[in-house]
Amino acid sequence: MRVIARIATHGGPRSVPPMRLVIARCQVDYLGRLTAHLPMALRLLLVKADGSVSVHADGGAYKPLNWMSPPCTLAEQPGRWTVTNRAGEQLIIEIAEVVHDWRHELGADPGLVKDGVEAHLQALLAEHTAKLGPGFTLIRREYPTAIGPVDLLCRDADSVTVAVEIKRRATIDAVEQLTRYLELLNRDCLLAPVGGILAAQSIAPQARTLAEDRGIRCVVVDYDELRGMPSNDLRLF
Amino acid sequence: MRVIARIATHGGPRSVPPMRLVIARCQVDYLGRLTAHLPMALRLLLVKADGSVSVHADGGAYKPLNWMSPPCTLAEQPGRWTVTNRAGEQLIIEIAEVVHDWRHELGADPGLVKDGVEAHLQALLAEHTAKLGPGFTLIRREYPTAIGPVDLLCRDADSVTVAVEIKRRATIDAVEQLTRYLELLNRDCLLAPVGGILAAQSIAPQARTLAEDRGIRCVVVDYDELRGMPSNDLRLF
DNA sequence: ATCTATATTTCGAGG
DNA sequence: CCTCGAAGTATAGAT
Repeated sequence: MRVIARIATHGGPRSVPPMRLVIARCQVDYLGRLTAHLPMALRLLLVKADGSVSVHADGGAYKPLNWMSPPCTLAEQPGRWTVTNRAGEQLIIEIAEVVHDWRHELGADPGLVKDGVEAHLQALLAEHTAKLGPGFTLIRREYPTAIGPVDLLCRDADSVTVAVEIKRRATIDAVEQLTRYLELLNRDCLLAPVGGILAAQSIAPQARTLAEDRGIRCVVVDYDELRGMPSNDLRLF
Repeated sequence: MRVIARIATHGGPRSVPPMRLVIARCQVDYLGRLTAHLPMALRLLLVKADGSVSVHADGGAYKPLNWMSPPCTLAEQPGRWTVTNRAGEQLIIEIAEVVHDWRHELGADPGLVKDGVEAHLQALLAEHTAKLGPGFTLIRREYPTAIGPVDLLCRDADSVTVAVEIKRRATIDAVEQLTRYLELLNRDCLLAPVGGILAAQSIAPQARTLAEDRGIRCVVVDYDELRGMPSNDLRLF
């Protein structure tokens, strides 16, 4: 299985304070891109080795109520934490009562390995252009244009150029994106006429309607099936 | 100051397990919209009262390495947690060693009060339409159309109707959004011709290019300046 | 339930 | 550093 992304949170030796978990009664104010206020209540304060501070309630899934992302500095006074970043944004935590305060050294994390993101879908489709239509061949991946790269540029059985936009889930935005590419590519006399294909694991109904209205063909791709196919890259000799 | 949003994480009496914090050596696999794998390492496992489970390293800001959002169920076996949601996605946590395992009752959170989000910018611009151009007057906010509400509908000095799309930061998507509105509004013989303005605290270069190419005027708005101006709504008597 | 639009989006890659 | 596009985006509101 192909490794698409590896996220190393940090590596190598370091000498920063380890993860800190505080249960405290606190009120919090964020003064930055917006202002946000949290009335006094019991919450979890999570200070990570990267310097980030997050304020969690016992709900709201993984998202904290309030936070400051690194790089930032934590100034700790009695009853008051002030977290500041380079942009001058502040997270001010007034602490009325500390119930617990632990620190734990976790060490560097080996990182996350993902499989099945859009880039992987693109790689697989580039190897199996026949899934887009019989006789399709690849001109190139990430075909550069003035307004950004086209995911795949292909040639169909009649040697007509076809731009392919790939999404895991296609919405109306993907149709607009492909439309912009097509408009630009069709101004190029050496390429025009250029057809369009929207290829995705799932396509929103309204996206399909808009696409077909604009003469863009929609192709639903089965990721697991693609992954199971032998690669064109295999050299037999 | 206007209260724009209040987020209550949960309220009223409840009888669910309280927040649980586990420091453990674990490996994690997510099998869902994609697959993701975390090799064995020491991490923080956070189980909230809402049922969510998140796996944190000592970095990566507030985002967990892996997680499952509620609603989901946690099946706990010796050395193995299996978290499953309704869609059948799974988060499988193999636990080699538990360093700590605490539970803490936090109680309901009074919730977050925000000020300064896009809705506030819209309210301020509605009160100060002159910032969009001399002689501009407001027809209405959230002008309804078949494909959604237009942020502001105005009349310029020449009594021409102008649709205004407001963003904190405008990208190409905002231009497309406004373009769809304009296309629709210009089919209405009672309104046409309708002009367009993209108003934002910042405008991405490509968004500006595309907007101006389509005859949409771009206006950069200073939120703090607007906030400091006296309101038209003030009644003096 | 589906779709639209917002978000302190966050995050990573590329120029 | 900015710019841009993807994300298990998540989340709330409207239809």
